[in-house]
Parts: sequence; C-alpha cells; structure tokens
Amino acid sequence: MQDNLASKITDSELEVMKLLWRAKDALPVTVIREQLQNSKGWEPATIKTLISRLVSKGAVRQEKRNVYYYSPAITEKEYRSWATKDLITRIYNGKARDLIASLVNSDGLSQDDIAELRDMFKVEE
Amino acid sequence: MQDNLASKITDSELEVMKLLWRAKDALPVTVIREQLQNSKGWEPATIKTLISRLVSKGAVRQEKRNVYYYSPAITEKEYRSWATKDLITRIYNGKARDLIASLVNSDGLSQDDIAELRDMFKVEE
DNA sequence: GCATAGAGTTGACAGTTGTAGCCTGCACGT
DNA sequence: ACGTGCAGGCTACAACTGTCAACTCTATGC
Repeated sequence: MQDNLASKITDSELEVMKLLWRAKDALPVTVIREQLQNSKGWEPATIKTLISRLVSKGAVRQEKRNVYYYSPAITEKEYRSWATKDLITRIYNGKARDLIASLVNSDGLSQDDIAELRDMFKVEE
Repeated sequence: MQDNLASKITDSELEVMKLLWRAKDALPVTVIREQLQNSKGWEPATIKTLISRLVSKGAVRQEKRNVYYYSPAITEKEYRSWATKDLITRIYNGKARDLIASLVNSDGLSQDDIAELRDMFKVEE
C-alpha cells in the first residue's frame, strides 16, 4: 500500500471503506447508500462522490454487472498497518515503542488492556 | 486538549510544533525561520503563515517582547496522546489493544522493540 | 416497446492546507 | 535623527475535502 492509495483515504471516505470491509462480498450502490444514508445522514449524491473518489484513488475496486458492484481494493488490516506506521513516522520519530509508551502512560489503556497486552507479549516470540 | 486545538494541527504546522517542543524557551521568528528554512526549504513567508495559524488555533502561545516570542501551548506529550487516541477511535473502533495487535502482527515492531515492550509490560503494574 | 427511476458522471461550492508574496510600521545601527 | 530591514498582518491561489445537485443513459416494470 503506497502513498498514493490508502494514504489518501479521508475521514468521510473511510466510512465507506469500513462498510465495504464489513461486507463479505461486493456491494451495489443501493446497499451502500441504504446504510450510510441513515448512519451518516448523507445524501445519495454525497455517497456516490465518495465511492467515485475511492475508485479513482484505487482503494475500491468496481466490478461491472448490471450495475457496478464495489469491494475494497485494500484490506482493513493493510490500511490499519499503514495508518499506524504513518502515525509513528509523523509524531513518534519512527519509534513504535514510543507510541506504546504513550498509550501506557496516558489513560489510553484500561487495566484489562494492559493485562491482555502482558499476555500478548508473553506468548509472543 | 479539545477538538479545536491539536486536532487541527496539520502536517506542516507539526514541523513548527516539533521545533518549539525541542526548544526549552520561547523563540522569536528569527530562530524558527533559521531552522526550518534549511531543513524544510520553506520561504520565510510560509513559516510566518504556519506560526500565525498555530497561534489562531491556540496551539502556540505568543509573548510580546520587542518582537513576539513563541512557545507551545500544548505539550508534545498531550499531542501524542491525543493523536494516538484519535487514531484508535477512527480506525480501531476505539480498541487500543487492536492497535498494538496490529503493530505486533505487521512488521511494525523490530525484535528489539518487542523485547523492550515485553520488559515494559513486565514491570508495569 | 416505452416510461421512469435511479446508477454513474460531471460540476459546484465553501472550508482547509501547503506554499508564498506584498505592505506597513517599528526597532536597531550609524 | 534617519534609513532600512524585517516582524506581523493581510492577501492569494491551487489542491484537497466535505457536501451535494443536475444531467444523462440504461435497465426494469408494465
């Protein structure tokens, strides 16, 4: 996932991606609209624009049937990984451990989280 | 640090913040310019704009002497904490542990990092 | 077969961001 | 005391973002 893909997914567009990631299959606009119109209060036009932009920037793939069906061209995992690395680069001077330190020292993690992480790192090798 | 402060620090502006965070004291434009002009290749005008915008949005404080002296109105720690939480909210459904899981499973962490984190969580209680 | 709804495309418009020039008044050196 | 350089403030402008409307063309229902 290069700079010219997910790097450019904006907040609004991300909402569309989330929906597509949740779906197991490609979806037609109808379905996408249905869901975002309520949850986000967006006009159909807005949703169409977001989809188009995502297609242009290569984050969403379209598949021609009677009507286009849309599916993510990048996985949520990839996107998360990219976004996280981007954060680390931009504000933690590239040091991932500093990110975690920040989480630990601020109220970013619950006791449960910390317990779980301790486990995670115990098993991890 | 509310939505109307650090939330709005843009990438370019962040470079200015980083410089101010590194400085122990308030700095006049002269000094700020000196450093960013080289490292970033920005024109003086650009730097002035960035500083103004940071002042408007309350991220930088200005102190009148002969000439204004600028210092951060929010700490780097605060900003990091905010930015991290923002990431977690936006793309990890609010689950901090998922962020860390993503780091661990992708190539986000070096072996060294992992070792250090294991220590971190060992001591942490 | 024909009308119609809605998918897809194009345009739009205000606000933000990246980058930078102009102008005016003040401080500093001579 | 006077000129000059530059800090500060204002303006600018293109690209990107958040929202949305108008138009066109096609597939589906009758």
